[in-house]
Amino acid sequence: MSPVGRPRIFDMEAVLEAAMLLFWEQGYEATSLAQLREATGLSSASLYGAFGSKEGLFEKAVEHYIAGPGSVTDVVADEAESPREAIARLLHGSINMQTDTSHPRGCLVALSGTTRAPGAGQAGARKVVAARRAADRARIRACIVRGIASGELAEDTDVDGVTSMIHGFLLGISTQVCDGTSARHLHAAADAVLANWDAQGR
Amino acid sequence: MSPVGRPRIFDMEAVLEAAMLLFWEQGYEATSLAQLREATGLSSASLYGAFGSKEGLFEKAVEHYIAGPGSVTDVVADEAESPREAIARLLHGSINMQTDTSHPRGCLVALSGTTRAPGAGQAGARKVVAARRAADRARIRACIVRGIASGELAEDTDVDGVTSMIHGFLLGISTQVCDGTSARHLHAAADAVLANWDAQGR
DNA sequence: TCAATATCGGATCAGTCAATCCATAACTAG
DNA sequence: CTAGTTATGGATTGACTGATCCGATATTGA
Repeated sequence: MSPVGRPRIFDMEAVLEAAMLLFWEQGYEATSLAQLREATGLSSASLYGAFGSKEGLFEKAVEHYIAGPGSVTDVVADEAESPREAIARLLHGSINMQTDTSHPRGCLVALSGTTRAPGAGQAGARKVVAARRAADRARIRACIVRGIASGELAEDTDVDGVTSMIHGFLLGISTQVCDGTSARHLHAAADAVLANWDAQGR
Repeated sequence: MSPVGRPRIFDMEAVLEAAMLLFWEQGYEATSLAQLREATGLSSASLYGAFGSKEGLFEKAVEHYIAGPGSVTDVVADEAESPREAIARLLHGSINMQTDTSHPRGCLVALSGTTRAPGAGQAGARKVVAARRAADRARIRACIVRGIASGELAEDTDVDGVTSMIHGFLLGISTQVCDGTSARHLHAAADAVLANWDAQGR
């Protein structure tokens, strides 16, 4: 169990937190190693020794995000909640998290990796966030399937259509938050989306 | 009227089209001057003589986008259409444009400038697209106000809430298209959003 | 024909990029 | 103790970044 060699002296959690905040604020591309070094207090050698590359550090930072602030979307997979309640918590919880001023605005996963530059490292960074978006989408879809099974939604509900509506609105929250749309208006919008859910149910 | 000095020999439209496609595909940051030179066939001197900076070129390329593919959102300001029809055309038209395989996926305006790096040029580039997003949002809002005035929507409709719902979904289309969501599912989602519009009306 | 003006291609600039190297330090296993 | 392994700080790498400079060229107005 005890590792061979000189042990790490830096706090992995603190480093990932600092890197996450930087990537969140500026995006993968715009964040330089020099900034990451300053924010984490580590040297290039330590950074590359621990993460292998800028892309590797981004991956770990995204995992840290998903386990932290990004975990607000996990409620949608909670089968103890009714499907409607799960979607409601997903939307309102995401709005609350993204408008929280104690960290950068919007969602790291929603805003990263939406361009397709030919660069080497960028492809990997894009894959990490795209995978999380796909996972969120799949969980929303499963929630809607549950809603049909439980009778909350009509039998003939277009599953992928409603999924795209919910997921599309969820993704759009990030850009709106970036542009300064208030939490109040977004919560009202989420309620409007949920009213739609109710309308589908009869 | 006739300008003094050696006249330009390059085709401004063709250059803006090439630059637009590159920025659209890769984003502002990830697109290098070397790529822009190759795509446009111009030298650095010509590029800087005509546009002043990479940021200036981006601004003109965005204007070219807005006048071209991006003009699909203009229908929402067409007062000859009923508000509901205007929103319907806005959403379905945007989906058709963004999933058109003859150009990069998604919307240049929706996907650019959502991060806040401290770089000099980036701030200006961000402003251009943010201004367009704000304009789109204002036009959607005006359309909803019209809908209330015409009786399509209830008197007590939450204007900013419905605006955020429509605009949020519109912005979310781009990320979904980037991730490969099919046009069929997105059109179904747009119909679901519009069903919500109808529900608000009674 | 002769300034004045502006664009052209191509070379070039200082600065920054992500990544690597090296000598040293700190640990474990035998 | 020694040998092997890994982390650390700091200097350094070649490649690329956006931007500028230069001499040559093409046009207008006098």
